[in-house]
This record gives sequence, structure tokens and C-alpha cells, in this order.
Amino acid sequence: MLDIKFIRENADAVQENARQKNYEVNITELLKLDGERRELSQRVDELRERRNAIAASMKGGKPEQSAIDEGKQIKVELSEQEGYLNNLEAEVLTLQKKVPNMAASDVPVGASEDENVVAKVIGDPTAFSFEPRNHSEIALQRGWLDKERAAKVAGSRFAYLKGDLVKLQFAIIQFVIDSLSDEKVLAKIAADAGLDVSLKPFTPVLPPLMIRTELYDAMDRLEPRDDRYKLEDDDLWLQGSAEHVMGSMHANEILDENDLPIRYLGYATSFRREAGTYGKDMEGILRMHQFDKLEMESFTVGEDGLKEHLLMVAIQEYLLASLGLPYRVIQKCTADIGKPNARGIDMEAWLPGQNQYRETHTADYMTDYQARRLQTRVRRNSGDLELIHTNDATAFALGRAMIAIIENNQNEDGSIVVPEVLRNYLGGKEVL
RNA sequence: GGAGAGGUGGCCGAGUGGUUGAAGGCGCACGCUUGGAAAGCGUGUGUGCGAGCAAUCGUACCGUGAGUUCGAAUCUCAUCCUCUCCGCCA
Repeated sequence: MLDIKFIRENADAVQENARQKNYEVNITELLKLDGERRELSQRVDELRERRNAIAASMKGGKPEQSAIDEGKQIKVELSEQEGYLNNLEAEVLTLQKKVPNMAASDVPVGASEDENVVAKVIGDPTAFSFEPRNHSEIALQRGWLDKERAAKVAGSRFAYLKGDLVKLQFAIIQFVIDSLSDEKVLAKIAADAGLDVSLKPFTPVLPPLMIRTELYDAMDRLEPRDDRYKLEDDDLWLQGSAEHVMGSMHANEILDENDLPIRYLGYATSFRREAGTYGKDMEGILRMHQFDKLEMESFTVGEDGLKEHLLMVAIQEYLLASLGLPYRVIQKCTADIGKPNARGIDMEAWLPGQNQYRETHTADYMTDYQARRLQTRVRRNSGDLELIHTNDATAFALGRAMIAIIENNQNEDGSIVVPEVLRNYLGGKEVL
């Protein structure tokens, strides 16, 4: 959520920003209600002041009947006015929550994802001496994938992964955890990217996979609800990304500046209903209701937020390059970065089986937009209290990482060359 | 699932209807003291909203939400969380 004072002082820019991000909001209406709210709030405060004065005059000795009568009268009036005020405050909050975060100044303005900008292309599309197949065909041939039985048990967009594919997933997980909890690796990544940032390692986390409505909403990740799984008997949802359950873990906390940055590397099975994608990407495991993901989340002081974002992007590039995958970096435009985002970067890996790049990573920088509703703050060494900045970014969505490995590293016979960095985690095997 | 106890400021902890935003302690900041430090002494030390150039003032906040009352941290109800015991269970 944006600060109401900021909205007041930058009404035009906020309205224009919402337009560029394709969110319908009426800033004029919001500010009108906010003005009414402030006026009414003042009237209510005056009534309360009078009420308090009367109550104070009655402490001890026997109450004067006239004072009690006035108190009663004020109570009636106050309860009516407070009712109006509560409604107004709720209306203002509802509108205020709809206002998207301000896009950073270097985010390209665009009306749809078609106007995203390819910022960088690394590696050439993998060349083959035979016709490369898609991951689904290979995985089926190798007995690594069973979607028919998964459909029988759980429905469409579920899968049983089996055999070496499972070992590959755990190898990737180990590799990422080892890399990101190693200060030396971070130092190299930061140096290569020319970033002067903290080298504090990421703490591996296994988070809860369920989250309360209130916190999900405060994260601004509950919408669209159609894409979330709700547990009807409890006030809980299945999380759609470890970001949701890690970003909310310091809600209503005041962190010590000396403890920042706080960096987490969460591993979580993530759930998405994929509403509105019927018939899309049905082959293989590209788009599932359930997928495992390694996700970075970090909390920093405001002035370090952007650098942290850039570090995460550099980490993503490092991870993709470590696996030897061709990829490109997409700078998302205003319409595509998302409501809470100030900036958003996607990585797309080359998939020979589909003959195109497909999204494997996202990096989101939210400035203090999430922190304002989460009430995650930092006590600066100066004594000041400030909202922290949040960043999240994919380390690897395991399913898509394995799709990329299978398709780029395939041999004609359906065997897969293991990326060098993973071999130690697979008993030294060079080919699966 | 059953029975019980409890949630108060950065932390510990008093407080069962009326100068309580909240005693006391710890911590922290500043000052005095000291060759320096510790101890000691003194002063100060929450957040949100609104008004004000500011000093400051008003208001709300004692897990959360409703209610009773002229007046609620204190009484009532609901709810969440923590702990103990029993049951169940990987």
C-alpha cells in the first residue's frame, strides 16, 4: 500500500502511474473521501476530548447528575459519528489498497507484456545434430513422468515425477542451497555484477505452506483469489510461492538495523489453481497446480533495496549460467511488473523442445509497499523508525529448471547430460 | 478433540472501573562524576492519526474484534496465539 500522504502530495503522478500499470483507480475520489475522513476524525476527536474531560471531572467524589447526562448525550452522538468515521476509514482503505506501487523511473512504459524489453541475451540457442524433442516426450520415454495416474488421483495439471528426475531435483536444490549460503559465492556474484552490497549469506528456510487471509492480503499477493487454493474450514490458503510465507514472517515487527539485510532462501511446494489457463501448456510439467520452488526473500533498509534487487537478478543469472542454460533477461514494462512492484525482471530460458524462450525466473522489488501493511519496520541506528524494503526472486522453479536441462542437454537416445555443477550431487554421474 | 493457565511498552514485570500511556526494574540516550572505564547520581526514552513553521496540543492503542458504563488495561462475549495436563498421531 502507498502512503496516503504520498498520494495526497503526488496525486497526478500516482494517477498516471496507475494508468501506466493498467490498474483502475480514482485518486480524486480517494482524496475526496480522505479529506472527509480527516474532517470527521477531527470532529470525533473533539467529542472524545469532551467525553474524557467529563469523565475526569467525576473521578472520586459523587458524580453530578448534569455531567452524567451530558456524558450520556455525548455517548449517543459519539457512537453515531464513530460509525460514520469507521465506514469512511474503511472506504478510504479499500481505495488506498487498490493503488499500485509507483514504478521505478527506469521501468519501460508499456500497455501489455508485449512491450517488455529484452535487456540481455546470454548464450545461443542450443544446436543439435538431430531434431530435439520436448521434455514431456523424453520424460515419458525415460519413465520419469506419469500424468495419467496423477489425473486419476488428483486431476489435471498434477504429475508423478519418478526416478532420476527426482534425484535431479534434489541435486539442484542442494546446489542452490550450497551456493547461496556461501559468502564466497555471493562475493563473486556481487563483484562480477559490480555491486557494492552486503555479502551476508541466505538462510535456508522450510516455511509453512499455508497462510492466513489477513497476512496474504497484507502481502498484496492474495489477488487474484481465483488463482489461490482456499481451505474453507480454516481461515487459511495454500501459498503460491515461498515469498508469500517468508515475506510475511516479520509482520508487526521492528527489526534492528544491524540485523539487516535479512536474506532467506525458502524451499516450498507452491500451489496455483491456474484459473483461466484451460488448455494452455498442457504438455509435460510446465504449468502445474503444484510445483516445488526455491525462492529468495530479503528485507533491507530503504537505500539498499534497489541494490538488493540487482543482486538477486545477478544471482539468477549466475544460477542459470552455472547450469549452462541459454537465457535472456527481460525488463518487464509497467503493465507487467505487478501491482506491488516498483520494478520487475524475468529470466527466460531457451527451450529447444518448444523452440522458444520460456519464463523460469522472476525478480520483484516492492520498495516499502508491502512493508506498510505488514508493518515490518527497522529501528535505524539513528533511532529513527522506518519501513523496510522487500525483495523476492526465484532461485529455481524446479519443474521449469528441469525442463530446461532436459531439453537443452538431451542426447538423441533420450539420455541427458548432467550439468557439471550438479554431478557431485548425483554420485558423479555425467549422464542420466 | 477434552481440561486448565496466560497474552501489558525494546525486554522483564505491577496493575481487577475514575489524574493509568500505564508503577518498578532492565536496556538504551544524554549529562555529572573519572586519568580512562565501571559503579554511582541526574534527566530523558512507545506507535498511529489529526492540527501546528515549531515548541506543542488533541485523539487512539495494554493479542484482535464487538459490547456494558458518564468513564474500561481492569467487567461481558467472541476470536487468535502461547503454555501445562489428558487423548490422538508422523
